[in-house]
Amino acid sequence: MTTSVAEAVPGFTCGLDATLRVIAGKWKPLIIYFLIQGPCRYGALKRAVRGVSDKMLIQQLKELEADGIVVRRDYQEVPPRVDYSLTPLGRSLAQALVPLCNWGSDNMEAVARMFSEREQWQASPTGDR
Amino acid sequence: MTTSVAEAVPGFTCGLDATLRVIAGKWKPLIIYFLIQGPCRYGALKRAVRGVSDKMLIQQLKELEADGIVVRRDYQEVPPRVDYSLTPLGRSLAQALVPLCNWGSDNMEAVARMFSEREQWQASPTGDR
DNA sequence: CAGTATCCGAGGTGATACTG
DNA sequence: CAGTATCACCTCGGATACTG
Repeated sequence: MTTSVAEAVPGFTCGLDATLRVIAGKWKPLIIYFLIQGPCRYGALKRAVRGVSDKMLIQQLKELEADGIVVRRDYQEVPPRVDYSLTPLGRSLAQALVPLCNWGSDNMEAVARMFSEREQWQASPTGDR
Repeated sequence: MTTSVAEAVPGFTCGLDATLRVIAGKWKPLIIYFLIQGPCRYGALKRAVRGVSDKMLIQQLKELEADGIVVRRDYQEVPPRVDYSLTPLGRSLAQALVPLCNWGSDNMEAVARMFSEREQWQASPTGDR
């Protein structure tokens, strides 16, 4: 029943589904959201998105670039100087992320509690408390 | 590597980070978003979130329940009758998902194109169109 | 500074079979 | 109908080492 574009495509059941494919990946939303602030050099981005490795950062950045969300600008300098920024499409996506961010801020304590309760700190058996 | 508290505790760098932990999982955003429409029986939910397996659906539902996002109501009937609905917290989260859904709808063709280009359609062998 | 290359393990995910 | 249980894959992501 190929009724709509949503059906014809690899499985977009709705707009949300489509969006999720673009922001799929542990770090993408964080990257996109941080870039709202404007162009950012690789190093600064890496520091901003804490915990991300070079491999992951580059990988996700490349995918975002391929998807038309970010733009990589290489200044062709020595030492290397590169920065990343959002495309108009990326900016609109970032804006859509704002409510999510606000929700997290508003409910951060509740969320933190969920996780500490659910995982019970995974109490390591051998002498950790 | 010693698990630092910052690692163990949701060391949320921002609200978005917190939110992402709640909706982490391939199906959760779809589940939450679908439940905006109101309480939904297990079977109906499974049909709505297309492609999800029992195992995944139940698993994610349980996590969402533990996180206070959804409520499971068991009618104690035979045959079994269970439905799931959003808590107030869940409803607020679902609302935060709306812009994301709209973004996907607005840009669905662009997104579809990205993926078809990137993956070359993964082959859809016979009898479509 | 801004990457690239490779190895490796965890666990997320799916397929299948079974149950009250 | 609404799950539960088990197996197996396989991708995602982390650690490490190297480069222009």
